[in-house]
Amino acid sequence: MAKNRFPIWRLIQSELEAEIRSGLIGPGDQLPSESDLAERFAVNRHTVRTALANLAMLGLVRARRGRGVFVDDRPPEYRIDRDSKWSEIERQMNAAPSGRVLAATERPASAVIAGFLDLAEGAPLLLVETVRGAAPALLIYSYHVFDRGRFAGIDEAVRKTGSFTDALAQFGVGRFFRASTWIDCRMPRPREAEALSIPLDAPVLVMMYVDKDAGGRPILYGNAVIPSGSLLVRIDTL
Amino acid sequence: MAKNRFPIWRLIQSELEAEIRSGLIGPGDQLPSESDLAERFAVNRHTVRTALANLAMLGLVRARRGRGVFVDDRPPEYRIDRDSKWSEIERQMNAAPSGRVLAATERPASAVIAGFLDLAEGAPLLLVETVRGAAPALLIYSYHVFDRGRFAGIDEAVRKTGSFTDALAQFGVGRFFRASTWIDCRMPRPREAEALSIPLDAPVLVMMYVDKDAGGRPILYGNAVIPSGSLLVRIDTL
DNA sequence: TCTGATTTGTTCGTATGTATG
DNA sequence: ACATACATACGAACAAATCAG
Repeated sequence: MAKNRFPIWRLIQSELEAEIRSGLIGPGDQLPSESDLAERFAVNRHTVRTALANLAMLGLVRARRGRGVFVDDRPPEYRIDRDSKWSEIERQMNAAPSGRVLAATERPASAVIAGFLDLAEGAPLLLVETVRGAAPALLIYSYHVFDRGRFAGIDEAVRKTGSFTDALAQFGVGRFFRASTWIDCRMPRPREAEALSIPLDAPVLVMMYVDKDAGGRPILYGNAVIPSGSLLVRIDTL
Repeated sequence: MAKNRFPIWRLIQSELEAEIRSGLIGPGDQLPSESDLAERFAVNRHTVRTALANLAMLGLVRARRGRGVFVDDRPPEYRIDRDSKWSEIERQMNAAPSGRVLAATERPASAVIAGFLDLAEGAPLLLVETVRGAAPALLIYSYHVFDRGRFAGIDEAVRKTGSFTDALAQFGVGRFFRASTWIDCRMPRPREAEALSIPLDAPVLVMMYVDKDAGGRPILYGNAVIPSGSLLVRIDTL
């Protein structure tokens, strides 16, 4: 007998969540009634209700008594292009730079990261961990990796300004651009979950990227950890 | 008292997984010894071993008796550009078209999808669910949404050819291109987990995209559900 | 305005399995 | 072995809001 580690309401939640996040059921659309869903999934209405309550907590739907359950608006989009920066999001949302430095540590460069930053394997790196928020429900946990030889002390500049763009300007980097981006997802680390106010069993989207200056010289390797569903990463390929 | 739903080895696993996936510890690098890790996390060596065993099962590390634990190669990259297609991956991996149609259903278009496909809200859609694999450990679960008026019966063509590119050719669509892509992540639906051979608590990356023909006319709206860590989505912004 | 049907919200009760001590 | 607590799931009933006629 296979033990049923996963409650039924969780499976129902996955089903509905997938349909909503895919857009098959769009903002403003009405979900089938609780009774209909209970019949469709062959469960009690209570079981459907716990699933719906969770979706409401995630901000995906809103229930209105006497009317039904309706799909909420989609999350804001984060467009990936040469000018992708978190500070752009903050500007777009009319939020001030909010970078809070949680830690700044040193470590040697792995071959992968050395390749990204045009450094020798084992070269000393500066790893800066921050939490930033553009809105109450729009937080990211970031790792920024710098060549310590060139950017020693940049963590202090970020502490003061709350912005990497501003901090980099103090190091003579006037403009820089997104060169490459990799996207993956995983479960959060304990401190990420705590800082982002999400449970340990909610997945996170991870955006890894290399920023370069106008001359093509690598500036930083960054990782942005984003709670699932709070931001929709978008790429236009014209 | 906060209830401790998550075992310690799971937290340790998240920590190590994050470092590996980010590239901070790269392919070929050696992890700290089990004893070192046990000390660092202040747990017994057995606890560390369960975490490491799981990482090995995920294909992230490989333990060698008497030598240590080493990071495995990174997953293959899936580059997003105008020519992004699953058939390109298959060609790259020397795999034959392997599309297996699991279901083909009809449903009315939501406002979001109607916008993607230049249709009226409520227009009839054809939703084709498939599983495709380019390698044993490289499966995707796909949803393809078509204008039923234009592409009625395309599910049969996919059943025969195993490829959407080939099936579309039968409908007079010679060439088409990726126009926009959105990326998100979530927990899998039960049938997705089963078809992809992943547990229900492993997150999936979801790639949503609109393909258009050379004239800019929308062809399809697709969703690719990818097991976390099996593929690295990459975007170059030159 | 009234009526009835539909839908969500709330509160009982019952039963079962699992983890804890 | 036993008691307790908790999460899960089902069933019934009713209250409150909404809408169509």
